[in-house]
Amino acid sequence: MIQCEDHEECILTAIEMADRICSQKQLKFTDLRKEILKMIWEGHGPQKAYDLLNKLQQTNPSAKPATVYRALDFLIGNGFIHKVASLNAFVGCSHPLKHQECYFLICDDCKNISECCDANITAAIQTTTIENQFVAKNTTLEISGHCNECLNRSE
Amino acid sequence: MIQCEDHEECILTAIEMADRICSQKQLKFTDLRKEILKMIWEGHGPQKAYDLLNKLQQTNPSAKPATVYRALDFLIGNGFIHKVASLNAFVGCSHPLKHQECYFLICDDCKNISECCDANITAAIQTTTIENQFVAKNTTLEISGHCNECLNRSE
DNA sequence: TCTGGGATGTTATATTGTAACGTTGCTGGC
DNA sequence: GCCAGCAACGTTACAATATAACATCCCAGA
Repeated sequence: MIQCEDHEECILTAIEMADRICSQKQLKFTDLRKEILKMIWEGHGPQKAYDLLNKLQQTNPSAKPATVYRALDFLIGNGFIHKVASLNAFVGCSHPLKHQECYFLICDDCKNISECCDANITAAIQTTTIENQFVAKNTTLEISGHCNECLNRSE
Repeated sequence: MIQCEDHEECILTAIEMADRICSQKQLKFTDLRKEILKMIWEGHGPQKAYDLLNKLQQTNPSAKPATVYRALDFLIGNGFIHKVASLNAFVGCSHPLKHQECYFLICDDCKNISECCDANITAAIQTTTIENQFVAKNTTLEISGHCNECLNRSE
């Protein structure tokens, strides 16, 4: 679960942030893109492309896969969401401007996901890439397992 | 690229290691499973399931997707290969017994992949999971970018 | 007003992966 | 030896994920 006190609040914050960043960078934050981003945040966890498509079709019956994937490409490209490769799903990014250093803890039980940023991991990865003379562009770090709540619940 | 001096040699080594481990663990290393593992190693890079299927059908025309995916499941489950989630592809694992601590450097240019194991990264990840009271079962760390050879070539 | 390019619409298809059920063949107990 | 049980494999069908290719729309700037 993306941690938040008040989820309505955090959706709004995320949308506003995206709005502001798009204005600054002169990107077109169209209604469609905004709606997809909102749906992803509202989902409160990893969202699948075809689930988003189904929801979108409720208000926009002519939506097609490409409609969704194009919006997702825009949102990923500009740091507003992450693709979770191990789940083929998409989650909102809570700090688009520091988007590169996000890692995920994915609970296999409750399917919630937490975004975590950790300078030590980033540093360790950087050390390794330098040792290997490798220039990293993108890092996918997804840790699956069991969150504390689910562990407590099952005891 | 999985690093090796002599690739014929390293394929054989990998197959033999798998054979030995299967004997020890009383697992059935059938011809089919062996052939898929061999094909993955021969590919010398990430292999796609349907490419493996096509190759397999050359000697076994009745092979179906399930044929390949079942063999892949076995090989992954027992540590002989990794699934590279960000590519939907599969690579051989060169140390099945320490299978959990592998990370990948994936070159976007030449598509080669190196398996790297780094205790510092493992430690940093462990620290983070403990801080988050999370019990990790599986870690996916895939770093894409540009390898040294491709960088030199393009200069 | 025109026009170029980005966003979207639309059709079709490619790619990746799984469910479900039948068949085969080995193995261990009788 | 026989056969019950089970794992591996065969087979059919389909689900889920993603992209290509081309048409149309629409708006900002010349």
